[in-house]
Formats: sequence, C-alpha cells, structure tokens
Amino acid sequence: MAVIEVRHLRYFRAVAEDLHFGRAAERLRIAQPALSRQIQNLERELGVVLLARTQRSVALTPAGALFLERTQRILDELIKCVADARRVQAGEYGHLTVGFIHSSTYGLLPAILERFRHLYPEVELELHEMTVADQIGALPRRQIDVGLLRPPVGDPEIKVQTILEERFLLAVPSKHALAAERVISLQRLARESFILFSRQQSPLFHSRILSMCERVGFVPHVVQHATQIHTIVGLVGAGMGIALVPETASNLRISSVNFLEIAESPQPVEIALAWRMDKETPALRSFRQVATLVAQKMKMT
Amino acid sequence: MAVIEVRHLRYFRAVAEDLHFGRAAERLRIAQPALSRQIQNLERELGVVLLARTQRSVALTPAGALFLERTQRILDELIKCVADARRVQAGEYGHLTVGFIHSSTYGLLPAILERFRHLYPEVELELHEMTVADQIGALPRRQIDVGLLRPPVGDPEIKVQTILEERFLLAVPSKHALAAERVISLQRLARESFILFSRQQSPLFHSRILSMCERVGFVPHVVQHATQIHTIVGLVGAGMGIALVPETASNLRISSVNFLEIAESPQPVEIALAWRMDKETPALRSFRQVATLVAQKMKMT
DNA sequence: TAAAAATACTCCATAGGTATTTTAT
DNA sequence: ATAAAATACCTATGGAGTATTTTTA
Repeated sequence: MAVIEVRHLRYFRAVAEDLHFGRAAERLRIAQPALSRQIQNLERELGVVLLARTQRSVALTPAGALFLERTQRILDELIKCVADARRVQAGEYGHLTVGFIHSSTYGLLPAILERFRHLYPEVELELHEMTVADQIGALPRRQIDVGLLRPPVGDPEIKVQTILEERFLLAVPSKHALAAERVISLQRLARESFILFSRQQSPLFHSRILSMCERVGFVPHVVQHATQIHTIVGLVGAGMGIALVPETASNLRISSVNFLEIAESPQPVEIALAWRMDKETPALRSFRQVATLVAQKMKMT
Repeated sequence: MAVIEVRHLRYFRAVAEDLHFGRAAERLRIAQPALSRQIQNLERELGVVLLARTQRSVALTPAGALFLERTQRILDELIKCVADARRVQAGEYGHLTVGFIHSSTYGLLPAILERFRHLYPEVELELHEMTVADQIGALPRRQIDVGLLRPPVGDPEIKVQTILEERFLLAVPSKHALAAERVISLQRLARESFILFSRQQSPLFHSRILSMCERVGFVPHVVQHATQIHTIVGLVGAGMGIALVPETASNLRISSVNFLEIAESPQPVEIALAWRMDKETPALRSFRQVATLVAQKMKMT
C-alpha cells in the first residue's frame, strides 16, 4: 500500500465508532478479517498504532483519537465537495456576472432577480449596469458572463436571444389635452413638442422614433433630448412635452404622466440576452432559463 | 467503483494542474490510458464533467474548478492529519493535565516546564495546583494525567516514580545567634521556638520533623503551625522562630533567613511522579522523561 | 470455554500496462 | 501529418472471502 485511501479512513472510522471489529465489519458489509487487515495496513503505513486491542476490547490510542477526528472531517468534506460539484453542474451553485441596461431595472431585471434568487439561492450574482456597447465589449473580455441588452449585437462570437418585445407607448402629461384618450394615432402628434432619446446614447430608440413619425408624414418638433427613460418620463411629467417610450416606462408609475397606446402599433423594440457562444456554464444556463421564463410571463400581463 | 478514493483525487489534481493527460500521467508514474480511465471513472461516479477535453486541449469546467480547490484542501488535510498522528505517537503533540503540590513551584516545576516546553512546544499542558490527597483522588478520575507529589501514594493502580530527594535544612532568622553557622546539630535546638508544618495539611513533614527531634531527645517547642513552605520561611524571616524545611525552600531567597545544613543529615523527603498505570500516553511518556532528567540535573547542583 | 481479533489460503475485481484507434488541428 | 485522448485487451496486485488459530477474561 503506497498511499492511504478513503477506504482506510472509512474502515477506521467504523471501527473507532463501534470499538468492535466484528460489528464494524458487519456495518461495512465486509468480513471481519478483511477489516482487520485493512486497519493493520493503515497502521503500518502510518507507523502509528491507532487502536489498542486486546482480545476482549478495542480502544482508541491518543493518536487514534486525533486521527478519528480528522478523518471524520475529511470524509465529511469529501461528501460535501462531491455534492457541491454536482450542484455546480446543475447550475445551482456558482457565480455569474450580469450586465444590464438601465431601462431593465424598471421591471424586467427585478423580476428576473427575484425568481432567480428564489430558484438558485446559491448562485452568486454580480450585477453591472452598462450600456449595450459596453456589454458587447465586456462579454469577450469575460468581464461579464451574460448581458441584458437591446439588439442588434453584431459580434458572431456572441449569441443573442430575444426574450421580450416592448411596444412603444406615448407618454403625455396628465393635464395634457390628449391625456384622457386610451389609444392615439401618431398623426395627431405632428404639432406636439417632443422629448426624444439622444442619438448618441440611444441610437436605436432615436432612429425608431424618427422613422415611425416619418412614416405618418411629419418630423417631430424636439424640445429636449435625454438618454434615460426615467429622465424623459420625468420631463413629460413636468409638462415639458410628450415622448414615445418603451412600455417598461409605465412601470415607473409617475402620477403626473399618462401612457397611451399607439394606434399604428409600431415595430416593438426587443430586449435580449447575450453571452459568449463558446461555452455556457451551468449557472448561465440557469440564468437564461429563468430570464426567458420571466419575460414570457411578463408578455402575458 | 462504489466510492471515490484518494487515488482519484490525486489523479484529478495532477491533470487539473497540468491540463494535459500525458504529462500528468508521467508525473504520476502511470500510463496515460490508465489515467484517462480513472478520470472517466471519477466523472462517472460524480455524475459531473470536471474536465472539458478536446483532442488538442483540456480545460476545467466550473464544477471541475470547484472540485480541484476542494480536492486540494482535502489532500492537504490528509497529509497534515497523518503527520499529526505520527507526532502524537512520538509524544510531540497532544495534551496533558498535570497536578502539582505548591512546594514544587519554587524550583522543580518551573524547571520541568521550561525544559518540556522547549522540547515539546506542541504538547498543551494544563496545570493544577493540588494537595497530594487531591492528586491521588484526581488520577483515577482522569482529572489529571500525572501528578507531581510527595509519596507515599498507596493506590496499587497508580504508578509512582521518585524523581528527587530533598534534605531538610534549618531556617533561622539572619539575626539569630545560630545564623553564622553552616552546619548545625539538631541537639542544639531543644530550647528554640519552632514553626512547624500543620499535622492536617502536611502530615508527612509534620511527623518527619517530630520524629527527627525525638531521635535526638527533645520535643520541639512549637510557637506556630503553618502549611506552606513560603509561609513558614516568611515567619522565620520575621523573627518568630526557626523551622525545619525541605531544601527547595532555599530557592525562595529571602534575605532575612539563613539556611543551615543539619549535622545528623536526616532522612530526606521525596518528590515523585504519579500516573495511572493502565496506559501511558505518548505525551505522558515525554513528560516523565523530561521530569526525570530535570530532577537528575537538580541533584547535581 | 467463549468471544474476538489475527492468521492462512484462495479467488477475482480492477488498477495499470501495451497496442491501437480516433479525432481535431 | 501530428499530437493527444480514448478504446481494446491483457496482466497481476491486492482486497475480500472462508476456514482456522490464537488469546485472555
């Protein structure tokens, strides 16, 4: 026997607990002589007498007592280590760094987090608010494992899965003449003052809004540019103008703003997951699954 | 394979470190196919893929990374546990509860402790000052493992080994008429005032002193009883009388007291080690050895 | 004499070896 | 074409079984 094996530890523990070779062997489902020999081998390998045996009794030596305590710990750790490895593989245990755009914090991200933390409480999540561009840069650099962003992405090394489509709504101040309507045609907004997403920071929204106005025949009269949805909605609430915003904005629940559906039901904007296509870790798999499910459920309501 | 063995952990660690089956096998001094099969067995048993292999490369999966970290810890602990068991057997590691009489604190006990702590720094000593009677009671009850006491003991279950013999000296106040002498005959003390060990607390000293006086033909005139050596020497220093004390008392180094040898060189009193004869632990063996050696050395000086 | 551990021997499961195949670069 | 892991097949070590002996309370 060149090295001590787990078998020796298990056998020794059994004998040390029972202080009886016969009964310990029975518990281990092996014959008593086999057990005796393994304990002898262990003691020989250690060069230490662990058990003081007489024909009538077995007792632990001080070295044996120490060895038992340590052995117990090692065996426990081994069991735990095996269990944890299995849980990592099952995506129930691990670590995941998530990038997300600001607008997801109004509804989608909190909903995903709540569900995920409930299902996978032992996956440690690290959250980073980032722009879409930063996320696309951070993914290959492994600064994030998954991104919650708006397509398109472009990089062929990055996989993208759309999980949610959002309609555009019209945000108007509560006191505005249109505030009483539920559905409105874009054509009626030609003379209105618009608060618009900035071209630099939110190119997708910017161009979408411009083109949907263009389609019905006007160029919006822009009184203010802004980047973040909550800023824009805030400005609308202050009576500065109206704005076209994705429907998550209605989660903001600002009392001085009404959200109206748009009769032309313009092309929705998407929210997607993005991740490195090379290898999907178990924790990522869990996250994707939860995110997809949560988004699915949001569509229904 | 019913259970995971240390072999699997060692093999996995090697592959995980090298990320190359061939080189890992070489390091382990086994053939590559044997290693491949053992890792496969391990993964099958775990139900977990630890290594992501392609024909050109081997990489750890997240589960594998966790398993490696834990495996490393377990193997380290196993090595340490083996080493510690060996050290317990060698009496270099462990725990020992020592009972001792007060008078040993003047010279013998500190000398033993110093030497022992130097030689066996990892044996934890628990020290309890106790009377001889308490020690004899505490030994079978396993409250102490070894006692430093004055014989006799009596209990046949307790082994006793005398390690030191002490002569009696005469303690006199520095200003006393006899203080200038170096050696004195007991006969000259018939008229002196004695401070004597109490019969109850120190029966051995009490009877020894009475009988040595009796032998030269007088009954000492006792002005005060006391129990502990330092109390008695203190009273002598205060000029209250003279006293017969074991020579350890001279370690007290009280300037107002002179210690004189006794011409009749009366029977010395002994200090002994006492321990349960059933089984001697390695730490006890170390302690006995050191105590014997230190006492030996004290005799010489 | 009875109970329990150790010894003697036998057997076979499996760790490990060699030769070869597969596969991705 | 090459490097590296996997597969196929063989060998033999040693773990486990049965029968027996030893020991001492």
